[in-house]
Amino acid sequence: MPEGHTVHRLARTLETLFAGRPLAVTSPQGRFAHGAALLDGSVLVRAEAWGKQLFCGFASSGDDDVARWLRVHLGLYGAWTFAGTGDDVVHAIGAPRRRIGERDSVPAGVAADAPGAWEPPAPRGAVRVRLLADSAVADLTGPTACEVLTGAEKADVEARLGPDPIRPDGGRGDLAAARDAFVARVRRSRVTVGQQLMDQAVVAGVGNIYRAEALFRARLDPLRPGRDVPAAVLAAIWDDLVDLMRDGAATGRIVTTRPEDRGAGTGPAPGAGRRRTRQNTDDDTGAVPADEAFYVYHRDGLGCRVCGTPVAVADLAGRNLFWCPACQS
DNA sequence: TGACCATGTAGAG
DNA sequence: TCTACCTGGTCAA
Repeated sequence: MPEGHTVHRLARTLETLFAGRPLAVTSPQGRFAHGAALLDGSVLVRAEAWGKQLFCGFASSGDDDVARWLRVHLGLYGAWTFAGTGDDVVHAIGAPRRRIGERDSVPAGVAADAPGAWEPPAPRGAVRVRLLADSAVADLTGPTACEVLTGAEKADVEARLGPDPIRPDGGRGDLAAARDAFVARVRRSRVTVGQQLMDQAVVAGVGNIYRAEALFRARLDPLRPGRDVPAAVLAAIWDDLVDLMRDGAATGRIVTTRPEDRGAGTGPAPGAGRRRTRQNTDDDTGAVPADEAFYVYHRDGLGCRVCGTPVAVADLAGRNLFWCPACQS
């Protein structure tokens, strides 16, 4: 269940593991058999992300020009899991998944991932796509979208996306232009700013967590019409998203709370943990405990970390919206 | 065992 | 605004 930071991380991981060599591409589940056949044996040239869209560029063997793009959108449930030799291949990215081949118990005398004897583990679950190289394998399950595109078709997809705070140029040439585009787009409409932040044509890569947290950090009422939000407030939200989401892409975790707002007094109250946010964490660095990472997301009924008012939740366009009615009014 | 849930999107009406 | 769809983890019965 990824937001944009997860997809950027995925692109990096896929490049690290697979770029520059021919891959065996299969569809163990069968639902992507045709697309897999188109890509099988070609070379992954690069992988990139724009918002929540992942693009993997493939070239014919011995060629550097991308001939076909694999477009993947994980949706709510999609995930990649990885296995192989080497230090890079220890995690799953996306919805919570056990690693490929992970077992409840390892047979005695069998060393996991023993160098020199690596065999790809059997696909686990409904694997739409498997990418296999000499020493690494990646399995994709549950994507909302998985298709092979031409360069022109990829451009069409990108043309419908708003600026992406994680891309170095924001997807608009430079970050200042990207910020301007975001501000102008939000102020063009009377649709609530809470809804617009989830619109991938307004800003690409923001999901329910970054929406709730960015609005709280700006102390902005999610139900305020976009056209009524001052440009300076929107510009500050963009800048904040750049910081938060790039940090998320670097660490694999979303942490939005400032140190002074964590810990005793405002922290987990009754009911905390009844609904854990199953954030993908690679291997946890132990930096910020999961129940202190957010201001409002999944904290409905708990006291606001800043003012103590119970955090509210409501349905907005079919998604749960979390906010502090006192701080954000 | 089965209902419910989730960081999402697309298409119909 | 609604429904369908993709999957698997969690929890109640």
